[in-house]
Amino acid sequence: MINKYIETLQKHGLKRTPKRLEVLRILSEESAYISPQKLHVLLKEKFLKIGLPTVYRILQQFQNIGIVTSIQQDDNQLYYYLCDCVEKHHHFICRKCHKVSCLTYCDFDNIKQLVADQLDSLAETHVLQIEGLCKECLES
Amino acid sequence: MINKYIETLQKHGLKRTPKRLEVLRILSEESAYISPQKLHVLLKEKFLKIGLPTVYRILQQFQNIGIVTSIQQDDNQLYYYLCDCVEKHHHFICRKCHKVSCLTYCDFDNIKQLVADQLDSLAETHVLQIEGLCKECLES
DNA sequence: TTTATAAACGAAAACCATTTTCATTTAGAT
DNA sequence: ATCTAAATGAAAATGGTTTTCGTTTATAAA
Ligand SMILES: [Mn+2]
Ligand SMILES: [Mn+2]
Ligand SMILES: [Zn+2]
Ligand SMILES: [Zn+2]
Repeated sequence: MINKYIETLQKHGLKRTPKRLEVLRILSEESAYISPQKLHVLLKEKFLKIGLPTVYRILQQFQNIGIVTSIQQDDNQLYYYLCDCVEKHHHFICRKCHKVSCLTYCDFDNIKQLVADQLDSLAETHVLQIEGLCKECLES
Repeated sequence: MINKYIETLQKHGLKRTPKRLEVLRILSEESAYISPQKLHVLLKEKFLKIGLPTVYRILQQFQNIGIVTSIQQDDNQLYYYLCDCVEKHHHFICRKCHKVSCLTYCDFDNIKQLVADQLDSLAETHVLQIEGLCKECLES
């Protein structure tokens, strides 16, 4: 599954560097969203020298080529997670354990029509963030 | 219409201060979302002394009591706008002129059900941000 | 109207996530 | 092996937001 991401990297002219590969590995083993700071700590377990700017650069590049998504929490910080789905969909985020789950749902076509009808305007993009408690956190 | 907000202030134990009243006036005459910095500039036209912390404090308090809503744009900055609607709905935001328009639409009941069915999880909150071009900006 | 008190405020500094700069290193092509 | 643009680290800068703390003010009680 990592291979698919590596292809995407090369398709966008990004070199296959050890740091980038390790970021992919960490993110693919992580089911929760993660802060650049925490990712930096995890990367330092493998690399003696890795700067926070590199972490930020990699995450932004990955976001640009569509392999990670960012969310902004109430603490005014960015968090990132990896999503390998291709179809249009949204994510459910557990407010306790921060796990991210794909939800087969997107109502954008309907929204576009409503925006046209009600406001004579053109809806181009939308962001939907759904939060709550995941199955495990509900049970514990 | 400002009177309704003043009642809300007092209901939540917030004093009726000149700064707060002027923030309400500015926001109610503004159809676009606004940054704390720009609000600060506008407030300085009326008050010789007003600090940026006060602006931030007022906006946060207004958000807490539900008379303003904040959004975070791609520049990682917070913007605020006033919404006097009571029913559950969402907003359409013009990416060019930044005007905010209410949209009579909310699919949360459906989303809750899907989250329960697909993920055995409990959806508690949701944020939907719709962006595009408003009628005026489409025509110009 | 005066007084008391908690809330509100301004000024200054602190905070801290994120970005920029620039010199050095490295991946990948030739 | 050589070359070159991309990638990186270190350090500093940036800038939105928050904290601190001493002073002022709104508001209710006396
Ligand atoms: Mn997904
Ligand atoms: Mn509204
Ligand atoms: Zn959870
Ligand atoms: Zn517009």
